[in-house]
Amino acid sequence: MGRSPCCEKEHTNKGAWTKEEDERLVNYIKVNGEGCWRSLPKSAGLQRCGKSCRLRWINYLRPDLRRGNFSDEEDELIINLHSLLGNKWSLIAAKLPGRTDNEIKNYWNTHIKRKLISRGIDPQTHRLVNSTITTTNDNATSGTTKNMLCNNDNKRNKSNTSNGFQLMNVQGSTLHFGLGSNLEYEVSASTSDGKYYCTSFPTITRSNNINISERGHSNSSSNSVVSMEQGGYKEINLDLSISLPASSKINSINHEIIKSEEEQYMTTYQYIGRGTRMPVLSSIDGSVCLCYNLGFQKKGNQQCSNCAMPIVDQL
DNA sequence: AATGGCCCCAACCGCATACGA
DNA sequence: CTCGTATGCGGTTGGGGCCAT
Repeated sequence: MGRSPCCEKEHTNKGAWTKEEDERLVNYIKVNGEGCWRSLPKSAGLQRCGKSCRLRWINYLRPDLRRGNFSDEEDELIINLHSLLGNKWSLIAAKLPGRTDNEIKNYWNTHIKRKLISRGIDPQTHRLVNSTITTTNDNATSGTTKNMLCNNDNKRNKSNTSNGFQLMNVQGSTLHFGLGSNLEYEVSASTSDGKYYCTSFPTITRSNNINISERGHSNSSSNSVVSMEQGGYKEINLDLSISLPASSKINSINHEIIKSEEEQYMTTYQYIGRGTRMPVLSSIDGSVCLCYNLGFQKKGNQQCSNCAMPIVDQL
């Protein structure tokens, strides 16, 4: 047969813990250590279910808990991790020392949700509620390629403002892409089929007409969208995958090779919040390293062994 | 000062998975 | 392999505190 029941449902207290109960639990765990929650209440002289003891210890009594308000950095890290992991509170908590999944979950529901909504971002999808780019399927459109019409007045933004980027959702994971400080314009767009695309480059001033192709349907023979329209348009096909640093570089975000003086600008940033960004790739071959996001960042002047980028905690 | 509404968070509940007999 | 419990996780709730009226 299986194990015996974890606790007697009868004769157990419920509701808020008293100071005495807390002391009993702390003292018991100090002497005997964590674990064996089933037998703990009886051994510690507590009229509580083992499950309740575990929760009380993990969420409130553990000595390594970091009490107090969340910092801005923690806020942005939670948002960032949530965009990658979804409601996996325990995984998110694992990246925030001293914080519990319950605490983060509560904080998300009471603070961050509201914060994102005030930014015009859907907290579940991490996508902008209202797109800033209109699409038309006009006569010039061929195949599944769509022409995105950008209005110069309100669809392009100076990069040194915090308003000039779009929150991009790429196949279930959310990334924020925007411009480096030297870039003058940025463009991002979503298509009606739920796929999102973003591109940024300085030569777009020659035209407002940006050509964005759907992945796998471009005229190119490969999945990567590499065709180039007149006027210096660039197409970027975003297809995110994540791997551990030890693995080979991720090549699934494909960029057209930028030529001449534009090359130096070809840096993609991940935005963690509206005002903070960090580079997620450095090479023009489009390789992406998410080492920072996954908590593998190094300290000091070291470079990431995967992408060779100097580690930047925050720009 | 009293009251009602809202917010926050600790704790509970139910489910999924791990694990032991 | 099956069965039943232990554990862990995420969603939800309820009560205390705060604030506006």
